[in-house]
Amino acid sequence: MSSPPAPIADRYDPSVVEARWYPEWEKRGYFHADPASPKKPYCIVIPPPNVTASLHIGHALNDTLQDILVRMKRMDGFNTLWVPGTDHAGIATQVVIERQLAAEGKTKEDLGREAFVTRVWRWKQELGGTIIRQLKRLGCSCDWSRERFTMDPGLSRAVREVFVRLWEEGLVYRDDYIVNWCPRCQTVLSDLEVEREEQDAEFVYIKYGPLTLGTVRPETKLGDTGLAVHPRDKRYAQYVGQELEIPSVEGTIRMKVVADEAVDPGFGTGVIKVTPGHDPVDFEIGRRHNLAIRTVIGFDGRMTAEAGKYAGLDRFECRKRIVEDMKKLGLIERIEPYRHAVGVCYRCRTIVEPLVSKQWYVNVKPLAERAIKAVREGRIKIVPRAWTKTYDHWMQNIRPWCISRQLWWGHRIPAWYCDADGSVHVSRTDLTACPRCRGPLRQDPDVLDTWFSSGLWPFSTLGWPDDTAELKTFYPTSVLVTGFDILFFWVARMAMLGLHFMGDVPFRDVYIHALVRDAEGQKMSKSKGNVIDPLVMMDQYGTDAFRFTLAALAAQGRDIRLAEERIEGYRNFANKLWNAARFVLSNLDGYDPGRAAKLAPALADRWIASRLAATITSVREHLRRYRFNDAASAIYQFLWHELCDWYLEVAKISLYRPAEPAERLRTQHRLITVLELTLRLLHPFMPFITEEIWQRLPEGARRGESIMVAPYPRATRRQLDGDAERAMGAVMDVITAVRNIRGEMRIAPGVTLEVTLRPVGKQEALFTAQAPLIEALARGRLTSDPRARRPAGSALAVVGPSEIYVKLAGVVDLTAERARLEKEIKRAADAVAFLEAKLARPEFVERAPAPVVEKERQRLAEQRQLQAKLEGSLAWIREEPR
RNA sequence: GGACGAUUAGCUCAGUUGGCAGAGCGCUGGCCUCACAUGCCAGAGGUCACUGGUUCGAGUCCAGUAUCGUCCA
Repeated sequence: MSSPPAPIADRYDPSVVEARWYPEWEKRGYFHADPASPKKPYCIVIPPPNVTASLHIGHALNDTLQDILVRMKRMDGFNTLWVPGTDHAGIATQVVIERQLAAEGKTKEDLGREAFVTRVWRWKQELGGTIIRQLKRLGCSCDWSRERFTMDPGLSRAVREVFVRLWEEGLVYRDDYIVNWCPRCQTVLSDLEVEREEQDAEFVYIKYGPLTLGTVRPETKLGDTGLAVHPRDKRYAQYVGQELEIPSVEGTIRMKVVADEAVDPGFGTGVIKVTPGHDPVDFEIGRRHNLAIRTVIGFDGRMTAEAGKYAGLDRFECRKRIVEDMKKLGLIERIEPYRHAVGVCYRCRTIVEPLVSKQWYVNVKPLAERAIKAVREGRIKIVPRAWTKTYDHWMQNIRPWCISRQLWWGHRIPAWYCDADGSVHVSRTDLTACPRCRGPLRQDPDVLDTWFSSGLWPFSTLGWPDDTAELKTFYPTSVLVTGFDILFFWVARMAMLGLHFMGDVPFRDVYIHALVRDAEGQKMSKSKGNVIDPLVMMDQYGTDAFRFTLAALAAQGRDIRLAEERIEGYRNFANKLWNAARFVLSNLDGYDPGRAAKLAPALADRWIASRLAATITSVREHLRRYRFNDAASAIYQFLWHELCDWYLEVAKISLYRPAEPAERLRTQHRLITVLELTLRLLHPFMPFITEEIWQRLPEGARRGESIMVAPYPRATRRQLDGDAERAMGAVMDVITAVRNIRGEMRIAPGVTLEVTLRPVGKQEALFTAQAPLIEALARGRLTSDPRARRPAGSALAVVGPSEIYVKLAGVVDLTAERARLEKEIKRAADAVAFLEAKLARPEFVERAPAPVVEKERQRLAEQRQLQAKLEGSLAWIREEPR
């Protein structure tokens, strides 16, 4: 792997680097996990993207965060497994293929079920899994040898096993119930698959004999089998239990009035019509009061024969006609505009029709109890905690889960019906004849909800129902990383099914990240045209920059606003690193690691080492708490503003003009050591550039064959050097103070300033020792003397107890210095006033903790001193001759 | 209707245990200083949405109000 180090370009070009390293890592088997390894396990299962999907920004965020965790843990010595895979996505995939067929002028019925399914498989083989290639582009270090698909034989076996066991336990059952039906997709939807959309509608007040009631769905009146009022509603108490004669569009009908708690007496007139066949609430009321079910709208969304003269009409067309007819008959009291949320299909936005039909259900209530307990007892930890409440609330109010779907693509329900004796058989193996009467069998035509199979993902991917080494080693998995949009769809179901079938939680932590929106806070969608395509971003700015952006924006809030400028900013960061490395690598001639390690460090060396140790500690802590943005900015801050802005500048002095040869060697050593550690620290975030640079480091400066498998940096308290940080801080303050004077006075950077220091106490030795450093970075000629007199025509700055004079005579007009001083004086005076007021209050002095009071006293003394010095300076300048 | 969240610099957002309000971008001024102009140096910019309360002390805790957003019904 030792390609000769080509001359290093002054701009980082990600394209070459990214293309080189991924295949190399894969080839060397770094992604592969061994269940027999003695190391501690760390496992993540990927939230499987739809097999039809291509990488969008949400995936990119989700998978970047997982890769950061996995890479970090792998480096940190864990036996790390990231299981990748895809989901068969029942409706979505079927829709894709149906569209293809439509383009050929065919329907799936033309092909027949078997040919259709074959075609889907063929499509999956050829085109599905685009997203898998894209994940590799993103740098994801998944164990591809363990890639899974929810329709794989193994996972299908798990699905069947779970279905059969739940059936045997009485938790899976068939029931006639009101369901959400999509007339376009021709399938039932679970409650979660129905979304709400605000729409303008008409609230129609209809005369029902002596009563009046309001409805937004007049067409369902044909299916009414009762009227209901609230039991304590005095206005209507006299009608309860009566059967009323009601003139209607169908002639005179008779209808019973029932009293039910579900009626809101404050809504409309307080009377509702009960349509058990077409409304979930009415269905429940109907059950409680034994009302008949009349289905007047069919699966095609048209009125059925039950609708009499309206039969065959589209449901919305029928609504208009009925209102017209009722108007003619004088049955409409009034019509009000009304805005409400209607249920629509999450796939095609068609308005869902509640319909009664026979479907398969899972009674999830008993499973939910254990899943609630697991979170309450902390066996599953949800991060951020705020989501725990949402999870809990949903789980508490969980309803039976409708799992059958009228699709062809998916896991076929393993239930067979015998028409001869009417028996139902649920079986692990395919049945051909009725076990009871040997008669012919018919398999249930429906398939299972896709989430039924993804709910098993954490254990089905590891080989369940077999007792595999993978399950033993990696279950429960360590963390699940996902968006809150599938907290109920997926996370809750995995928790329930994992606890039920594995007897343990499926994951110890759940990290819920934000949704990515555009810069205006809009949800990205193709129709709005505001999508940021991750692949375009990676091409344009580099994968590392893109990944770092996502990590840096992943604060634990609710959404992320992504603007392209941010990515550009982090591309610059990658370039900064590249150039810092270029600087280090091009100054290594004569470097001898063995000899260098023995040299005692200078102040700046100790300072940067201490800062690095602090950074390492904080990055580790932030990652442990899934605070990706804080981890990213800690590295950013260190690398750019401490390493590059300060240490590299200091290093130039020792490299270019060493006072003695050892100084150069010592600096080379520190540069290479700090760079190497920083690369490792950054690797999980920016895998490509860090590997590229790391590989270019000289042999002795790195250990191992790849940064991917080098240890993740670790720091101890002992490596923190408070003395060095304080001393270096004072030196930096001096430099900044001189630069500030230069800037405010508009003195050109090329001009060398005459700087006189009057140090106090320990600062004398410090400033003397660091004089070359101060001179170089402040660009001045330094005189340091505790008894120094202020030179004529000079500006003043104060660092701690010491004073700094910068000679301005002949350089600049002193009026500028006057203005500068006035500004500084105001600042100091404000602080003094604030602190004096604070310390003057006896409550503060008496009740605040002593150290806090002491600190404030000290601050006041400092500010007073500063103010006095600045004022003295101003007076002094006034007396100066112009 | 219920629940949750947000409101901090021009913009996008951090701010952990209550103790000197931060970052990135943008802006202003000066610099092509031998790693980097995808750069360097310096600077300006804040009534922490509002009203009360608790506290010696509130961006942070409590109550309410307003606006926006999300989820559930």
